[in-house]
Amino acid sequence: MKIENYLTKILNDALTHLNYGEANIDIYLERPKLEAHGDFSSNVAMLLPAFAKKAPRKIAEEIVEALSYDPNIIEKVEIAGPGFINFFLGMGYYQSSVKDILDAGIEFGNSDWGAGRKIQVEFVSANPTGPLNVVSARAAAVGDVMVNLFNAVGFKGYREFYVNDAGRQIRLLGESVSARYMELLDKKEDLPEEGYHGEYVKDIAREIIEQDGDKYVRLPIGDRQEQMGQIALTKMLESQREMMDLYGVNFDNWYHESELRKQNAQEQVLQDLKEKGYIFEEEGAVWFKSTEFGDDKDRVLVTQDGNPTYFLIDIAYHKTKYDRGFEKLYDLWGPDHHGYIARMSAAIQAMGYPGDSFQVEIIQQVNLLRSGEVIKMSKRAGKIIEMQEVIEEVGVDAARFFFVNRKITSHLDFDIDLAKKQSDENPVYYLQYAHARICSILNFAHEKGVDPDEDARLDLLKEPEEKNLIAALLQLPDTISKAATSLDIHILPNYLHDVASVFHRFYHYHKVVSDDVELSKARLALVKATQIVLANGFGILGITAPERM
RNA sequence: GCGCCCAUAGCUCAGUUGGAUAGAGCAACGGACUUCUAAUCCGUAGGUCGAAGGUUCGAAUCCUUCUGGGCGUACCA
Repeated sequence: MKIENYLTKILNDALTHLNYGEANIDIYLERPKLEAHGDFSSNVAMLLPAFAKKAPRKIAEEIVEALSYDPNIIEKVEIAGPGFINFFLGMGYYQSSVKDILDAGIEFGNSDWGAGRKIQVEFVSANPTGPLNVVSARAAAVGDVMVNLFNAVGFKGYREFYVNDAGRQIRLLGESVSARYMELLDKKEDLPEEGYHGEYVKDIAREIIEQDGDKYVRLPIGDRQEQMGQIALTKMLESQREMMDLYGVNFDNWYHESELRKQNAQEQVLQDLKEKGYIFEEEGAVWFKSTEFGDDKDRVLVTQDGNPTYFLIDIAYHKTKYDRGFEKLYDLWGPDHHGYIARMSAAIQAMGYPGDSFQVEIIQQVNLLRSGEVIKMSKRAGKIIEMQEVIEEVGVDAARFFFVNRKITSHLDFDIDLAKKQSDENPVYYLQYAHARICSILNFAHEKGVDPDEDARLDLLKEPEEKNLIAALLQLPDTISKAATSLDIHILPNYLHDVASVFHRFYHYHKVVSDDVELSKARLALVKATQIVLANGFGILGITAPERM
């Protein structure tokens, strides 16, 4: 039985025994910040004065008097402050937990709460019209970790990248590349006003010349632009895939907008919404009554000149997600899209899907810092720091760690100098060092002929640093479930930092491998359990667990 | 104007249904290697939780107003 359940049960029994059961108090157990306040604390006595017509401390005394428990599990119970009941767990509980962790192994921390339900996270989905930027890097790390977390709590999580490979922007890309292509061949062709001006456009044009020479010059301009658009698209997509691969994010699916258009998927959506009465025409355009579902204003689905809007295609896209059997959809969008949430959510509901089956998380912006200064970026001037530059400079582990180590709703200051520092100023190494240290200990012990084994005398673990370490390890399952359900993914790296910290302290005060073989084995078991927790956590974060540093 | 995000130590940030003396890391200062990795550990210092009200036994946390910063408010994608 989980220790929290045990404590809740004995408290409930005591309340019943004292005839306080009818007050219907929800038992809430808290982990006190101070060690002097025990391992768990309950405030039940402070919730009862109105019902019992007694002072909270008096009630606490009654409850403690009425408690009946196993002294191996609970060492002592104290009343403190205004009426807190503090539980101090016995060492026996902690000792046996080490074996539980070793037995669970790579499964430790996981649960089957999600019951195998299919959920999807769509993220990055950057336009294939330019290199990935830093916000994409943040979104990629966050989305990847989210899916890992969902899988850890028993869902079947899918990663999807939506590829906007159709429509106006691809046309503009083709026109831009074509113009640069001609320019490089000393011919004249205007770069469209709203086209793409970045250096990478020239690079693509150059590559095309290297591959195919000047054969496109002879084509009519329209054909050339069209073909250049497709070539550029293929190249951009390829580089995005390589980038994600390098970054360790493996999408289960890259869904192409062009597929939707080929199938005329938007027609079905229009038909469906029309039948449900959410469509009207005005000034030659087709509108969706999104205001009926809380949007600020109604939205256009088909423009005056008869083209489907991006929004309409996007609705059709989201419909396919439900058609493909996903029960819950998460979209990770950039901060510039939050105005878009209300209309998409309205569309989901209009199509008859539950409003809470669709959830958008806004991944807030990233400020890149170098030498303590925010790097100003301007799309127009083509001064964008690309994801690739950052990854190459600071490395995958550091980048991913920095991106998930913060609340996703908060703006993120990414200090490039700090992230690439291979020193104690860099928090990534603090965690990884703990793991490397563990590997080193296990190797050392192995050379001495001592290995952790099944029959380690765990009852020899009695030191406070050992207790604190075990207590920290035991919080992995809760941390994972909490991170998964609240989407506060940053609590996982925070937690792992705690584990590393408690481990380093334990290491400092106690020799693991000593002449006392029995004690060495017990401590090796504890070290091994720590390794499991760190490695499982690193796995979810997608950072490596180095064996030496 | 309206909407969203943010404001906690010098810096970057935690702070779990409202709980006990608001915590880490870095930076600063002082210590600890004859040892399984000193990329570590220990200690000191550092705070009007942006401001003002309110709710109550109790507020960084909930409510209102205000200030300051970021972003958004397309028949673009």
